[in-house]
Amino acid sequence: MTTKTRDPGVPAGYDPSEFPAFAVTVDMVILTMLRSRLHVLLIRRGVAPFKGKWAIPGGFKRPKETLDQAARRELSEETGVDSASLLKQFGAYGDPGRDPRMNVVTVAYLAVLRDVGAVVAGTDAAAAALLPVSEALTGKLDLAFDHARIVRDAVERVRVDLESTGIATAFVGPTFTVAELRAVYEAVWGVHLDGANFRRRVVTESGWVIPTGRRARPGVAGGKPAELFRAGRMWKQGGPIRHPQATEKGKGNQ
Amino acid sequence: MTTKTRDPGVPAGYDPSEFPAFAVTVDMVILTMLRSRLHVLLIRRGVAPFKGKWAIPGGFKRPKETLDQAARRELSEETGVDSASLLKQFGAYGDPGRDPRMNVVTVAYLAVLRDVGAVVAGTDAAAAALLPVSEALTGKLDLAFDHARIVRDAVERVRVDLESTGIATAFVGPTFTVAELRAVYEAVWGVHLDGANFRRRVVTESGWVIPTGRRARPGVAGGKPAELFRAGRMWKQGGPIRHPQATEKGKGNQ
DNA sequence: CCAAGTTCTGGTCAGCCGGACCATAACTTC
DNA sequence: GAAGTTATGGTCCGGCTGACCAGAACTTGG
Repeated sequence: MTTKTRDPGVPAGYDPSEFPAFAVTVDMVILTMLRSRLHVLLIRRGVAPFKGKWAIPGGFKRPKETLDQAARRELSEETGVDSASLLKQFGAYGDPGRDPRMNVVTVAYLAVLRDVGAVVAGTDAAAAALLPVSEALTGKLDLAFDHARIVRDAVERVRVDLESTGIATAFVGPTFTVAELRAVYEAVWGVHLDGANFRRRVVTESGWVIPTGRRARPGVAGGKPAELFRAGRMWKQGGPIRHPQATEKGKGNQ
Repeated sequence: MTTKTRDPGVPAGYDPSEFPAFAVTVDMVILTMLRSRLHVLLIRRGVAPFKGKWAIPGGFKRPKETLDQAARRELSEETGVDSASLLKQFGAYGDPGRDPRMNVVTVAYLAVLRDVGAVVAGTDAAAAALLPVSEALTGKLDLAFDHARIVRDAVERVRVDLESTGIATAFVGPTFTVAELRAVYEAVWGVHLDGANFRRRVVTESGWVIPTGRRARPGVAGGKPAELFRAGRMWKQGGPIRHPQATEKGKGNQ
């Protein structure tokens, strides 16, 4: 809604100049899995303010596009990836002074991608990098603007969504092993899950994963080659795995 | 983030006039329980555009306040209720043309209140009303702007949050009966829950509800007077009740 | 080629939880 | 006092979950 119906200070005359003007931007937290750890795509700023600091990619919303379209356009411009379905809006940030230059409200999007590494390497390597989220969350990196908070909120969102949506499959490739999928849960939640039970939960009931008949090559440590699966339709409606703490005895006390 | 680091069109010179200007508003979906049905607070617009149509309350964000503060201020101005903790941001909306007058991006907040009825009656009765969300969702009401979509998203958010947060207690008063609490779940989810099982789940494990020793007066139909409870600390970390469909056999097939 | 190590995969088993259901208590109105 | 209604406590059984074990299928190293 735009005008407060009952506010005497904003009557029928609509003079845009009477209303505070804001710049509206779209920022993206692009997450990916690298060496069994959650990483975030950051760009090193080349101009003031916050010159030299890390920041998440983003840009201005244009008047003729929706927020989702703006996010999709920016994602495409930044990484070359064009997939609208991966983008999920998760918050808006408009604290006064968050941008020292002017009044900016940003709408934050979350994208979970795979193989961002190649993309990042392709762009100006010095300007973009994948860094562990742990370093961003602990303040080791001190990001520009309020981006530390935005990244923190994004990661928290992923943690929650992992339980209730099929976002886990976005981290792995089009075909994957059960262990790879389990590694996603373990990395994001920071827990250990029993391999056999995880497999039973995911593979027994039909619809979650579909066997491809092929097998993956074992890692450097050897071991039995794992079956390769594709994601099934059930991931569209939620995830099969529940967070341990959430279901523990005592129902999550403390 | 504000400027795209690598965009040649937006260099170091920061001229605000170069960036598209938006008005930023804060809109609120205020939900409450009325006669065992979910209701939303709507205001009848007295000015164009959408004159005479229903809309959710809201107003402009000011440059010197945060989005949360703006929402809190608007909630206070609209209903007289001053409680920041009840407000939860759940989405931003910026489709071009959503406001025919100018470019407006709105940040939507959700508030679950009790006893809004008295507040509404106190204000200009003709301008504000509590209406069933079912009528807003089915298009019976056709709301102004894109408010139908915003209300729909808010209700969906409540449905999800009911399972994972303690939002259920916001619908009931400081003291309540188990049946009242169960009615919240039944109304929001549109399901029937077994009274005995619900009670066992909520009252057995300590921390969810705390007995007050007092008893409620039976309704017009009679019956045994119900125990009155207060909300326990466990609601801060989640809700004890799971959505039936989500836990049904077959894990939500269909 | 054999042994040791690692990972994958299937199986068992006990305990807990959830839904269905019943019985009784405590109030109402008629 | 009888009938109706709601609240509250209890039982019971199927199914799911977590813990655990064992064998299969690969690796590397001797």
